Amino acid sequence: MATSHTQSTAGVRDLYGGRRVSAARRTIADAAALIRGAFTVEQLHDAVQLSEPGIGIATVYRAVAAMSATGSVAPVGYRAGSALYALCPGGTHHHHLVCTGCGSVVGIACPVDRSLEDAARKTGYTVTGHEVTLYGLCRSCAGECD
Amino acid sequence: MATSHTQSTAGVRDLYGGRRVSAARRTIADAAALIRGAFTVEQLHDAVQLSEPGIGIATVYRAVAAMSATGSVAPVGYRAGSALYALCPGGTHHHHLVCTGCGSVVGIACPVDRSLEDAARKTGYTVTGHEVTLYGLCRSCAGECD
DNA sequence: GTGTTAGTGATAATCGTTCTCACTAAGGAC
DNA sequence: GTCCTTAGTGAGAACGATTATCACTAACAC
Ligand SMILES: [Mn+2]
Ligand SMILES: [Mn+2]
Ligand SMILES: [Zn+2]
Ligand SMILES: [Zn+2]
Repeated sequence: MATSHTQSTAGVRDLYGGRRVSAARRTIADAAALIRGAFTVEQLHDAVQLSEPGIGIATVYRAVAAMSATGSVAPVGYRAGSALYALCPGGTHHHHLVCTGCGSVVGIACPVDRSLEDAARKTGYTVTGHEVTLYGLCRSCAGECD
Repeated sequence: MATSHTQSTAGVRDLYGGRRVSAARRTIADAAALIRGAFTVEQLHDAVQLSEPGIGIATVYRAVAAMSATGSVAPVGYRAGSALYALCPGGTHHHHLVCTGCGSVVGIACPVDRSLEDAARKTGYTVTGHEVTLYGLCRSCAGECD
């Protein structure tokens, strides 16, 4: 049995909001934390298999949906037809810059400020939400030279 | 034959870049212009059928891909599992505010400024692109009262 | 401890999108 | 205008990510 979870039980509880925390969901949360970057559900499922074979991919889909609902996982775009997600424990509003080379992710400040919403309001619209994602290259993916 | 195209041939040429412009692509461009808001490929296909039955949905997918490649059509999110697009003839860099009620779309200024990219650069990342979409309600979808 | 029911895993189903292929016609060369 | 090349077309099959189904198990409120 490969049951050494890096997250405390209380920490995992937070990730899933008030929902039940099963052994599978603990393993899935641990695997997501180890990836530490953008992942598809299939990639996360593969990572999960390494420590706990037998966990079904439907369970990974459900765990990602549950963590998305609480905001502890955020969608960060699409890659080759699959949705990309990243673990996002921080509580404050922010967005993500994703390395298109390796999938690493850093948080960025929200650029949607009052003035933009005011401009939108002038056209008669009420702004209820927004999506912002930046793409780029991390230091190691950008350069030959270092 | 319902062959009264609102777009000039030259205008349609621009939409498709240097590519060949068939009768089907003229009809598709006209239908997209009439929708004047966000649409799924299936919705656009339905609209096309009204004036020219027989145009296959694969042809609509290909036309949307061609217009996306030239920037005359922009992706503006997802609705119920399908990609949303909007006609976007303007040449300057901007983003979109989509009414979640009726699908109407207005352009908005890009909020990703130098300072945000500088902050990203400080973390070691080079920014190569970004996606920004705002969601909200247009005047008629927002209020009972008017 | 018990009971309720959310979560699980295998599998099938869904469905948006892409591919295949034989055919047609756009448009450049002359 | 005619010819040629080949991009575009339409029908249908194929693909594949995601979701639904269902009998079973276990989380956790009491
Ligand atoms: Mn984050
Ligand atoms: Mn636009
Ligand atoms: Zn990288
Ligand atoms: Zn509206």
